[in-house]
Amino acid sequence: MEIATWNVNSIRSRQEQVIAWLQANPVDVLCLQETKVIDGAFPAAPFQELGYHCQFFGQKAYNGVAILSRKPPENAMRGFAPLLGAEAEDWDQQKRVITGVYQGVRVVNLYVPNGAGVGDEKYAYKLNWLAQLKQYLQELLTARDEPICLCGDFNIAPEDRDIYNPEGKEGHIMASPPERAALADILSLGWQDGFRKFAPDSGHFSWWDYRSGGFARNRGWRIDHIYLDSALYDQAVACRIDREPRGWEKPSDHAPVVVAL
DNA sequence: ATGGCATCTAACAGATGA
Repeated sequence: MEIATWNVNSIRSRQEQVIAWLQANPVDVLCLQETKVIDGAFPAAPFQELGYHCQFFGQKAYNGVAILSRKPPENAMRGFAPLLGAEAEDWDQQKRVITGVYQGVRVVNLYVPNGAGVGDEKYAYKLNWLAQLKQYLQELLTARDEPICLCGDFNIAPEDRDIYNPEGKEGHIMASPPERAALADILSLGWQDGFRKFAPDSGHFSWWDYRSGGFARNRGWRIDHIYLDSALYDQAVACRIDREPRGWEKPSDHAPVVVAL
């Protein structure tokens, strides 16, 4: 079974590229972030023609997540509220969480807030959102029937080896110690980095800035992740970042990450 | 250091992203 994650930076702008990528990489599950479209306008038909089921949780202009899958999901949920209750509904105004059980695996697709800059109002929102996520995952673990895979755009480089030039990044968004601590705290509930099972060295990135030739100069960050619980981690046979679509015309600024179980 | 690039919108300038 293959599970992939890809921040597409607008599904309507990237629809043809996602189709082309799926034709070459017929993964079982593809988690998408930054779909940037309301549910009524999600372009589901071309993916259905390819044989993929679609579930999505979107909004106008910003954020938005979706899961494409060869088999239909069981127990799909959108947002935090299904597990955290009505008091979490404010957190669901931004569409950043969607999950379902696919071929026996609970896949949680996440678009973690960017955070703007350290100290910004949005930075506080990011840290508080991660605290909500921890509560949500604790609820999920309590009710768990299946192994759990967390994947998505985390907007956090967990370690210095995940940044092209890590020196002096303590105060940088995506690398600050509080962000890294919040992520580590969540992972301590029982998840490990699928990519790092196979590639311990630096120089592997999933996002490159559009500006200043970030991709051509390989000035990247590894901020898109697939986290596996211990059972899935043991089952993982490969995990790769596919840089190819980042080199296409009009690309997303993120590359897909794929794990094989 | 700054800005650079891309996408979106009751758009054509401003917000957001990371």
